[in-house]
Amino acid sequence: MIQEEGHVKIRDLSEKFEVSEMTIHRDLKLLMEQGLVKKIFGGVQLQEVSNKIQQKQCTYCHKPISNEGKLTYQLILSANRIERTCCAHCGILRHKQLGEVVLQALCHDFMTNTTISATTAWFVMDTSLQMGCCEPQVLTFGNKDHAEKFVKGFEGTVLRFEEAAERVTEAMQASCCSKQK
Amino acid sequence: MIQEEGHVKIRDLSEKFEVSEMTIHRDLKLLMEQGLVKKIFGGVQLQEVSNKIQQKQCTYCHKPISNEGKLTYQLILSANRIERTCCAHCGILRHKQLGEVVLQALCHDFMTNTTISATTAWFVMDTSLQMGCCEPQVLTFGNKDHAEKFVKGFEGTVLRFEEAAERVTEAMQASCCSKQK
DNA sequence: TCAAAATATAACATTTTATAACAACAGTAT
DNA sequence: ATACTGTTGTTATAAAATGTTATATTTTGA
Repeated sequence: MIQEEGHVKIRDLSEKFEVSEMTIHRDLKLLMEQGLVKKIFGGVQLQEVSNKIQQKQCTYCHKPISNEGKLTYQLILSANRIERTCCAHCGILRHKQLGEVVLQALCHDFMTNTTISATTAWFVMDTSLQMGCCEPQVLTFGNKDHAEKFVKGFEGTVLRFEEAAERVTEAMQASCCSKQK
Repeated sequence: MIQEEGHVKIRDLSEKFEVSEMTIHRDLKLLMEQGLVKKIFGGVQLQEVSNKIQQKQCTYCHKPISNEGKLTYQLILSANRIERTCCAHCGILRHKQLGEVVLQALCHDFMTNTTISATTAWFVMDTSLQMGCCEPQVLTFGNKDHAEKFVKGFEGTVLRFEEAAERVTEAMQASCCSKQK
């Protein structure tokens, strides 16, 4: 409903789902904390378009994003929203978190800095070259050949989007005391 | 209303939105503080805007935009907003994303650097000349003849705006694992 | 220049919406 | 069965928005 209208009243949601307004408030709070919607007095609306306020922080880890930002990852969402993360590590996690709201994802070829689509990119993990952004590190490449040549020199594994996503998620959920969630 | 007329009376706004004039005054005060409108005795008018804030980053992929910016694409939006992308690739995607908000779109002829309208420009894709900005690359030409001569030497396909938009969107939404959404 | 009319502002009252604290309830593990 | 957990609804209270009235300011026209 919010997606379609751009703005909905708490009362409408309450009637629609046949629950109290209190419940709606509570549920919206979660969406708000995820940064998906914005509560205004009397309703909810989609989070502001970020075209003026240049995002200077990673949406996921909140680290400042450097200006050249070769490592950054951009998420193009519905309703003209754009999010930006410091690197593919945070980008992939946020991407998975948002799910279908993500219309497109952009990243940059590590060698040429060409902007490419993340879903078709090649991801390199476990390499010896440490960029020092996030752990586990994920580098992005526009073509397989480059990624493989890179790995030849700097070691690591070449992965597709889904594989990389799985690896990162797994690594982040691992617990210190080996008992998985 | 203010946008369209350039000048509106408080009373009209009050009747239009079915609230008291006091509320209109209060709400306009906020717009005024944001510098969007100017209150005059008996009404509001649009505030003149200075587009001094030159964007130095691509609105879409956030890559820094070089100063000569031969490849850049400009979107002229309502309410005197201007957005700038690094190249036609991002420009077209952002253009489609914003939809009707875009009043005009500018780009440059690849050979002469002449500023031209994007909607009437000729777009060249799949050429052998790699500028290294974004993938899939899109070059812009002011006239069909030039585009075709370019293609004769450097290969590629000459497209109109809509065709190019479709091609780029498709490429960006493609998934790595061949199962389309 | 001045008074009358029109419009704006300030202060307060009223209404609407949000939040916090608590109680009721269902499901789950012990 | 019992204690625990998490969700929901209810109530009271707080916060925000809106409307009303009285007063100030600006404009208009003689």
